[in-house]
Parts: sequence; structure tokens; C-alpha cells
Amino acid sequence: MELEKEIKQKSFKSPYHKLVLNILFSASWLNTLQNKTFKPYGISPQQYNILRILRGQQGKAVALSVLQERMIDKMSNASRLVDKLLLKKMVDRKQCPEDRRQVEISITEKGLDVLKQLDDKVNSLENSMNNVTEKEAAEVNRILDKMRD
Amino acid sequence: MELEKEIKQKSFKSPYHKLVLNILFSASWLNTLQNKTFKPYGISPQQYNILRILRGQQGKAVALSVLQERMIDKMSNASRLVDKLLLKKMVDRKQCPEDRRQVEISITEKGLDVLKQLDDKVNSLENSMNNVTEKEAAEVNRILDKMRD
DNA sequence: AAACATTAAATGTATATACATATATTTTGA
DNA sequence: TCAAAATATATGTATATACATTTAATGTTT
Repeated sequence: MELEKEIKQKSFKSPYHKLVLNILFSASWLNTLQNKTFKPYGISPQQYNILRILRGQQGKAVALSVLQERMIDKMSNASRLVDKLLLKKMVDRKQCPEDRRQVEISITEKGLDVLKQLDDKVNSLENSMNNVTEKEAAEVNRILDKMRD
Repeated sequence: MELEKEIKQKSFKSPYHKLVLNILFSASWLNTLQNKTFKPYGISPQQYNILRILRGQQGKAVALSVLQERMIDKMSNASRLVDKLLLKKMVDRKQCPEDRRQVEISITEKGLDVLKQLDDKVNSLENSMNNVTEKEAAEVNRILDKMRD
């Protein structure tokens, strides 16, 4: 739906102004969808993000700092998010023997299982955007990448 | 910068998958910029959003529910955000006599003054996206609006 | 008009975010 | 080699978000 209607604003002072609001609004919209998807499994979007990064490591443990730099939201607190996942036994954490400042995080069977159950739902979330063509998606990606230069 | 580099991911399983991450990442990026811009004035991006909506009313007071439906982030708690702005004397709040359930919020001189000081900085934030053309911005707007249908 | 439903806003609570500061360990270099 | 700098993570704190529940006022129905 047009952003104008979503936030009841008649017009924007420039396409750039609308762009800023549109990105923020769309992210909030996606976040709400994700929250609803993940909630039944007791995790948040950022916790899901961490589990996805860990699964991408094929069972290998990675330092917390690696998680930090790969997360979508760099400002979120990886240390405490890992705490939460640890309580839910979805990740393991152990001190790294070579450098005892570091901790190494890996995903557990339970974590993998939760991700597996979520895979279909996450896919259908992405498929629900099928009114956008692949070409259009790629175009937005190109422009957003450029915007952040 | 390419999202692939920003979150150190080699590739994405589809342009749609990248699109979701790109919107979330770009929103977080914008949010960080906004936080830095607003912080010296003691307000958050959502509080700024409320002040902007109120300024758009030409001094007229509006019900809290009007703020709610015009905010970018519908999930944020307008009631408590108004509390914070009230403490900083940037808005006024009074009970509506016709319907005492409602409260009417309006922006104060101090609120207008803060916005005025911020106008230039917000403009230059938008101008910093000048590597995106107007046409490209409009194209992204069109596609995001369609995505949320 | 009394009972019930609806609406507007406030509040409670758990979690997350933003950012500053602290702690522990390793690295560097005088 | 030992003090200082750098690094990795954890913690503290204020605010914000997500969402359920509560409170107060108004509307509706019979």
C-alpha cells in the first residue's frame, strides 16, 4: 500500500524524504511479520539472525566478534542475545583456549531443529513478496547498496 | 556499500532474500544516523517523528490516536513517548472536553525551536543520499509500496 | 436507565537497543 | 620484561519495543 496512506500523509517534500520514511516503515513492517513468525518458537528476529549465521558455519564454532560483524543490526548486543539463546539451549558457548578473551559460539541440535521448523515459514514470508519481480528486487538492492556509500 | 560486504555474506539465495535483509540493514543504518543527529537535542527518532507530525498540524492539537496512526513505527508506544516529550516541555497534553477519554497533544514553542534547529541537519542527511538519483528514489518507493500489498 | 460492549489511553512486564564503562587477556614497545 | 595500549567480551543504565492487561469514559441495547 502507498506509504502516503499508511501514515496518512498527503505528500512528501521530495522522493528522498519519502525514501527515508519508506525504508524505515518497510523495515518496521517486516519486523512485525518476523516477530509473529518467530514468536511461537520463543525467539526474536535478532536471535534468529544469530542462529542463521551459526548454521552457515556448518557446525563450526565462531567467536562472538564474528557474530557481531555479520549481524544485520550492528548495535544489538550479541553478548546478551547469546545469553538468551544459551538459556534456551539453542547455542553452546565456550572459552577459546588460544585466546582466552574470546568465546566461541556454536549452534546446538535444538537450535538446528528450530531453524528447520522455521525454514518453510521464512520462505513463504519471502514468497509473499511475489508482486515484486526478481528484477525489481535486484533493482532495489542495487540502489540501497548505493545509497549507503 | 554492497550488503554482501557489510554483513560478510558471500551470496543470498534469491534477490528476495537479499531484499529483506537489505531493507532491515538500511533501516538500521538510517536509524544510527538519525540517533546521532538527534542525540545532542535529547530526543530519539520516534520522538522526532511525533514532533514532526505535531508541527504539521499548524499548532492545532491532535488526539493521541492520531499520532499513533501517523507514526512510522506503529508498535512504538505513543503514550509513553509523549510522556518523555512532556518532561522536556516540547509538547503540551490536555484532556479533551468533548470526550474525556481522549487527550489532545500539541507542540510547544520549545518543540518548534528544536525542530527548527534540526531542519538543516535533517536536510543534509537526505542530501547525503545524492548518489541516488530522484528517479531511482521514486523507483524504490514504487516497489516498496507494492511489496507491502 | 442499567447492563454490556466499545473505545482511548495508560500501565505492567519482559525483552531489546544504544551507548558508556568495566574487566580480563593479549600485544606492543621502551 | 614490564608498563601501556589494544582487543574481546561483559555489564550497567536509560530508553524503547512488543504486547497483554487495566482503567476510565462513552455508546448501544433492551
